[in-house]
Amino acid sequence: MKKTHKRSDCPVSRALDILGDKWTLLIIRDIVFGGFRFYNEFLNSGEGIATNVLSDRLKLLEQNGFIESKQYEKQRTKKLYLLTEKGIGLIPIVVELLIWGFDFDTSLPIPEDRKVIIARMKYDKENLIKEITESVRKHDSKNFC
Amino acid sequence: MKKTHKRSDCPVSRALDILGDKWTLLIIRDIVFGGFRFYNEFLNSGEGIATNVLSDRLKLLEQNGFIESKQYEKQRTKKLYLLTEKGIGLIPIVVELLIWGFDFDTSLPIPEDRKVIIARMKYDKENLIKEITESVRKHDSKNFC
DNA sequence: CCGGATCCGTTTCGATACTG
DNA sequence: CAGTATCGAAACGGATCCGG
Repeated sequence: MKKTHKRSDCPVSRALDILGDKWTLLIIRDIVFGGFRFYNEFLNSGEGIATNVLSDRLKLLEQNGFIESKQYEKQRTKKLYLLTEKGIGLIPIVVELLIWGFDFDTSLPIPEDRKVIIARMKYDKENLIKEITESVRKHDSKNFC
Repeated sequence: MKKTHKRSDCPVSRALDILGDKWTLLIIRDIVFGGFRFYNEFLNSGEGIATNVLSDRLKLLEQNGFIESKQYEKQRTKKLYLLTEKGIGLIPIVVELLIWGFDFDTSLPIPEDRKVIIARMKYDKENLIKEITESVRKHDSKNFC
């Protein structure tokens, strides 16, 4: 499913072995900032991920302890995907990616309704991360993005 | 050289189109925290990157404005690879990756000589990032890692 | 319907050997 | 020293199928 490649002992290397692809961090972002919890939500996030790739990544994230999956009580055919504490630890990385993107990818205008949250990312980062983290822990995402 | 895949307009998506692989952010890390500037240094960083992959990634990083290459005056057969301002903007992301790695990859002991810098990453992050950034701008890397 | 699994043609990656 | 060339392996993406 994933390539096995000899790696240095640096934690960053090993982290990138799992996170270092085009999809994995987008899934994390969608959980954190989109409040996504279902397979279908990720699939229709607008990124155009294929079903098999999504399936792969969710499995890989679960195997590596970033997310956990549960039956959805209200609809037994559905599964909930939730961040673990390990996965919640990725929130600062995602926030930095977002900040970087809005700072350096100036080819697109920033939607009005995002400007507030982007400003907070930059000028009140620590508190924002705490808020988001608490929100994700309680599974009552406020759809920050 | 790189796959072209339809992407959403989100800056994070587009950033991950370039940064989202196992090698690119390691190269950035090596520039920032290792003070690396030459092809050979990246090649022998201990990560085991292949020559063509390194070549590809350096080219890609340059094409996308993250690094620039210059002739090395003291040895004309050598090339210097330096971060641009856009690349310097990635430093917070790399720092967060490092922090995450040391927090959540507990399978390896943290070397004594890194504990100080890791502590600073967590408790004096903003100032540390400023110091590193200035250091990288002046090309007198202090080998923070 | 929902969450995948499987197959398959195409693209990309990467290890090694080789070159200017 | 700094890369190319080659070529098999892996990953991708789309379509389709399947079990609940």
